[in-house]
Amino acid sequence: MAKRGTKLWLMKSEPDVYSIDDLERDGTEPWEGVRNYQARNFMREMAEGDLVLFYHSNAKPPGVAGICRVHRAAYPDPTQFDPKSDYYDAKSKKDEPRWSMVDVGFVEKFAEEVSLQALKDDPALTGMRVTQKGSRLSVQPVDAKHFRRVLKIAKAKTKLR
DNA sequence: GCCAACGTTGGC
DNA sequence: GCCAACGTTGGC
Repeated sequence: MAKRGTKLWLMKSEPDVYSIDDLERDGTEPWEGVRNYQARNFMREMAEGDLVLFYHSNAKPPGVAGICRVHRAAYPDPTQFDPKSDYYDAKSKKDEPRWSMVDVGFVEKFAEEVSLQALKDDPALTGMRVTQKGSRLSVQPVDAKHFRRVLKIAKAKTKLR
């Protein structure tokens, strides 16, 4: 799976806005519009090749839909300078951009989503950020043991089909 | 639609 | 620097 030293992440997207199917169709996608400092800082730690759990938030049910990969490390999000964009930030300076983004590439769509409930029900995933109440962070690091476990759940479900 | 759990803004 | 008001996220 992951190469030694590769960091592991989870990124949330509302499937009504951008889903794993959209990413499969597009191949790669700039992850624009993150306007939270903590999430931005995590994106700045990402390196090309890092693996990411693609999480569907505000979905019925919410859960991990598949895997993607960091295709390009952090660079300035151009939408912050575009007055017509929803993500425009008048306070951001061109010579010192406030917001960053990464490009992600499609890796895999799970045959069946691993629901948030399934994550919460698994004792091996205790402590995984996304399972904690009130966790709103849209970009977050994932422990290797948790990442492997989510993949294992996804594969087990595939076998049962 | 409700609301808990934040994060941000701005008055003081 | 404090904190009230407000806005957003996201599960339920």
